[in-house]
Amino acid sequence: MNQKKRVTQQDVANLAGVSTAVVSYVINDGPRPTSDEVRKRVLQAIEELDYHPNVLARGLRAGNSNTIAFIDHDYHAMGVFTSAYTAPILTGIMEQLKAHGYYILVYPLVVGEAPTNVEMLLRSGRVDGVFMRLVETSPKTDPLLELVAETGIPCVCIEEPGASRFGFSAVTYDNAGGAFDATTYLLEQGHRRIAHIAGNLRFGTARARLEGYQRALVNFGLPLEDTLVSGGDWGFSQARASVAQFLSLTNPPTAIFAASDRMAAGAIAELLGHGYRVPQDVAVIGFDDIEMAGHLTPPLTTVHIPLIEIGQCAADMILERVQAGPNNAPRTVVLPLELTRRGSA
Amino acid sequence: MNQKKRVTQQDVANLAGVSTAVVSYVINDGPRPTSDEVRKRVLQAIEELDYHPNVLARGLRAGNSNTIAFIDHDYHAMGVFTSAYTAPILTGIMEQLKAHGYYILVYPLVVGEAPTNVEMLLRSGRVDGVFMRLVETSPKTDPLLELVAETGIPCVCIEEPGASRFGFSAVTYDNAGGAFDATTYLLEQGHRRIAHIAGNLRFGTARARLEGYQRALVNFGLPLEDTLVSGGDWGFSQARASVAQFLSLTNPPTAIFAASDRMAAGAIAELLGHGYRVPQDVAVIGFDDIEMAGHLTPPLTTVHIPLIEIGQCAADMILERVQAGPNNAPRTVVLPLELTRRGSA
DNA sequence: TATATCATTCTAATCGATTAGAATAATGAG
DNA sequence: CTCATTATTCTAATCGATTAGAATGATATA
Repeated sequence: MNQKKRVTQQDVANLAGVSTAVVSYVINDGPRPTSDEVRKRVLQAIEELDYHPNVLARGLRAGNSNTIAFIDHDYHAMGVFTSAYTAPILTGIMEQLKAHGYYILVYPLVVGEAPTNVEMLLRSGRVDGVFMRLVETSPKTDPLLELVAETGIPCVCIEEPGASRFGFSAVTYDNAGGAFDATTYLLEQGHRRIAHIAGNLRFGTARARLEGYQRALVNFGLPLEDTLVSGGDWGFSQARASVAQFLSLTNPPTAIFAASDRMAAGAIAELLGHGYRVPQDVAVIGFDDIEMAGHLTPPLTTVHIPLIEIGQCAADMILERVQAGPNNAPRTVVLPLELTRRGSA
Repeated sequence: MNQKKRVTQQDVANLAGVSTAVVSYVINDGPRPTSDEVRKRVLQAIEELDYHPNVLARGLRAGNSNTIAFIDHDYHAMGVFTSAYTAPILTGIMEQLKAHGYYILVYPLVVGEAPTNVEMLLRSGRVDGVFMRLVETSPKTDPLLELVAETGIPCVCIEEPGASRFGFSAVTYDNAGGAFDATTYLLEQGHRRIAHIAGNLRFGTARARLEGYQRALVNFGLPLEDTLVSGGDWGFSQARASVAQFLSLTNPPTAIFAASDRMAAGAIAELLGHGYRVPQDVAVIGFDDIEMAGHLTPPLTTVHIPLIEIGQCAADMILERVQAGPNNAPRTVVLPLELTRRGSA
C-alpha cells in the first residue's frame, strides 16, 4: 500500500523524450556518447522521478551481482566470542568495497551445515566472489574449499594461508612471528623459564603461535620443556587450570605467554588468586589485543592483530580477483604483527 | 578460465526433452501439475547438470530478491566494541532466515554516510526488507528512518522502540525493567546508598537504564541524589573517574550499578585500586553480560541481554512484514531481561 | 463413436536494463 | 549543392526464469 510503483528506465525515457538506450548511455557514461542537451534532459528526468536502476535486471544482463559473500566459520562451535573478530574485519572490508559499489552478504555457517546450501548460494548468481573465513583446519573445511574451486568463483581466504593450494588468494597474519616477538621480549627482560598456554591445536593459528614460542626459545639457546606448555583449548577456565599446574612445578615459570587474551586474562586471574603479583612475580603476555585487553588489571601486554587492515586487504584482493585480467595472479599477503606493550610484562 | 559455463533452465529442458515451463513447474512444485514420469526426468536432468536457478532472473520476474539488509549504526563513532553485539544478533537472524531461503546483506554505516547511498541500496531492488539498528538517538537517524518509510520497504527496528512512530515493527528489550531489577536486588541486599554510572544519554538505552535505577529507589522510598549519578559516556576510563568521585564523597555509596559491563569493569578496577573489596566493601552490578563478564575478578553480576533471541525475533518479524497480508500489522516486542547473579554483588 | 472434461505440456510475453545493428541527423569535403 | 563521414539516437535482441493462454493428449460421458 505504501509501496509506490517502481520507476523504470522506460519512465525516465518517456519523460525525457528519448529511448531507454540513451538513458542507459547517460547513466553508464557509455558505451556511446550522448549530446549535452539530451544528457541534461535525462539527468533531470532521473532526478525528478527519483529513478534508481534495478540491479537485478542489470545483473541478469551483465552476469554479475556486485555482491560478495562472506562465509564465516561456525560461531556456535567455537563460542560466540570469536565473532567479535568478525565485526572489525567486516568493517574493514566494507570501507573498501563501498567505494566500488559492492555489497556484502554474510553467511555464517552453522553446525552440520549442508554443503549443498553453500553450493546453492555460490551457483545461484547471487554473488560475484567470496571471502572464506574458516579458521579451523578440519576435515569439514576442505570440501567447502573444493566446492568453491569447482564453481570457479573468485575467492579470498581470510586467516587461512593453507587455502592457497586451491589457487585462492589469502590474507593472513604472522602468528609465528608475533609469538616469536612476544617470547623474545620476555627473554630480553631476563626471563628464562617461560611457559606457554596454547590454543586449540586444531587451529592453524594455535599451532603457529606455539611454534613461534618454541623458535624463540631455541633461538636463545634454551631447551624446550614439555611441562611448560599446556592448554589445548581456547578457554578461560582451561587457562586457569594450566596456570595452577605451572605453579605446582618445583621450578615454576617466571613468565607466561598465552595464545589468546582470553587465556591471558584467565592466567592473571589464577595468578592473583594464588597471591602472585603481575608482572612483578610472573609476567604475562597475551595475543589478539581484544577490546578488554587494555582494561585488565594490570593492562595486558599483547600481540595486536590488525583486524580492520585485514578486512581492507581482503577487500582489495577480492576486487583484484573479480575484476581480474589474466595477468592478475592470486597472491597471499601475510601481515606483520606488533607487540603492544602495556603493564603485564 | 575455470569458469564453467552457466547451466540454464533451457539446458535442463533440452536434456529432459520438455519445455522450460515444465522445468519451472517441477522446481517450484507448481503452479501447474506435472506427470510423475516427466517430473522424474526433469529432476534427473537437474541432478545430472547440477543446475541451480539464477536468482537474478527469478527475482527480476518475481519482483523480489530474498535478501534482507542489515543496516547497522556506525561502529567507528561509538568504538568498535559495540560491534561485538552485532555478531550474536546476526547469528540469531540467520538461524531463522536460512530456513526460509533468505539471505542477509550487511551494511554498516560510516561517519557521515550519505543518505543517498542508503537510498540507492533500498531502491535498487536488491533487498526485500531491512533491519535498522541505529541505537543512538540523534538528528542523523530520523532522516534515515524517514527514507525507509518513503520507500515503503518492510522494516524492523532493532533496539529502537521509538521507531514505531514510522509504522515499523520493532524488537527491543526492557532496559528500564532490567535496571529496576538490578537496583532492587541491591536494595534487597540491604544497600541504601547506591550509585549509578550512566551511559551516554544520547542513547535511549542509557536513558532507560537511568530511569529504571531511579524508579527502583523511589519505589523503595529513597531520595534521588545527584551526586550518586555520574558517567555520561560508555567509557572504561570515565567509569573509573566516576568511581573516584563517588569515593571522595563524605558518605560514599556501598553499591554501584553501572549501565554497562565495560563500565562495571572500570568501576571494579578503580575500587580495587583504592583498596576496597568487591563485593564486601562495595557491591557492583553491570549490564549486558558480555563474554568477559563471568571472567572478571570477581565474576560480574549483571543484567543479561539475550542477543541471539533478539535476532531470532527480528527475523520472524521481518518475515511477517515481507510476506505480509494486510491483516499483518506492525508490532513491537519488548523482551524481558534477567539478572545473572555472580560474585560481584 | 462423438463430445465434453480434465490433465499436461508448449508457446510466448514478461520482468528491467544493456548494447549491437540500423536509422537518422549533423558536419565536412569537393 | 551532393556525397561521404561522423555523431547521435532508435529498434529490438538478450540475459534466465515465471506463468497466463493456447494446444495437445487422455479419460469420461452420453
